[in-house]
Amino acid sequence: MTATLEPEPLPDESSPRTMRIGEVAELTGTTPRTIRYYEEIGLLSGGTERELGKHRCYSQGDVDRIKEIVRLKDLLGLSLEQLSQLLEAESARADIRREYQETDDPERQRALLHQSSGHIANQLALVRGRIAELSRLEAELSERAARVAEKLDALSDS
Amino acid sequence: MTATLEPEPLPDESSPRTMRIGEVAELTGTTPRTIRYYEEIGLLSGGTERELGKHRCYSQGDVDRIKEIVRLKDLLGLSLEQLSQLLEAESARADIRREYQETDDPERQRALLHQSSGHIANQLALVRGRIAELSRLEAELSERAARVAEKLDALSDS
DNA sequence: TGCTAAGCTGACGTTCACGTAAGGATTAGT
DNA sequence: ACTAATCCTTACGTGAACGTCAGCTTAGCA
Repeated sequence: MTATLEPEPLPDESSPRTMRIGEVAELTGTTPRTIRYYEEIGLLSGGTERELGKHRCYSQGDVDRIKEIVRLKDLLGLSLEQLSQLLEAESARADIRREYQETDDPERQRALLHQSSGHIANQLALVRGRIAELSRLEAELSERAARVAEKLDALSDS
Repeated sequence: MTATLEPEPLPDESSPRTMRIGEVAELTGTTPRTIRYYEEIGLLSGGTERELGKHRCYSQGDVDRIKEIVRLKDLLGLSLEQLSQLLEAESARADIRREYQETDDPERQRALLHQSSGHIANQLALVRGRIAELSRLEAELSERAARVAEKLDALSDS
């Protein structure tokens, strides 16, 4: 049962960069300003080289990446700078995938995969930590709820 | 197995309001300014009536409440206004507990407990929702990690 | 009673994450 | 080629959540 290479639909590399900023904004639940701002602070690649003044154009992969940024931001409550740190991963990922596709050197491929794995591990650690904290909070709240319910019972019995 | 009334150490009502703002700030990992600000926007009761210009003084219960505010803020990423809404609960809780202690009317007690229960339920719903979202995120990240690991295996086998 | 540390009340400053408006350029459709 | 819609850059505005500074008062102690 050896893993077949690339059975996946190649999510984004293949999709053409044909969307403009307004469309992307709608698809991601943001605004053009927000997308430009993310680019401004280095969270987004900037649509790869583009002559100053011309329109930005995006691919489906870009949309996915923005969605994930928003998600992480909302769920983890990170600042955009912290996200930038964490997603040194994501912004590198596009490049990594591209280089991965293009190189034939297995040693290099291994290195790239290893790097990717590390990035994902970072995110996982953060998410799991957060889940753990929230679980503790939930337990505490549950106990409080139980306490109150108990008292209510006591009142009903009397 | 009827529940005894008030077996708990009566967390705060009994503790004297003897701490000043600096100490409270350290204990809660905040600053005096932050605490004053929270009071300003109505998140904190304001140390109950206090002659203008005199020092604020706090109890251990206040410290606990502030700690919880910070915790909810950080963990859920809520704005202070949202927290204010959610903690209409907490700020009311002190009053509720006091009134609960003082009244002998079982009907009133039942009402107060019921109210308290509702507040806690709100918080629980929020926390659980957040945990669910984060769990989905974790699952997705895990799968990604697995994919990458799989590819690494494939490379090693070759 | 006098000293000093800490606190008090304004009031203005700051950072983040965008919103908004101005004035001009680009692009898709006819 | 023309037009309307969208986009571009630049720049200033905004709300939240405090930081910071000034000038003065209070509280605890010798």
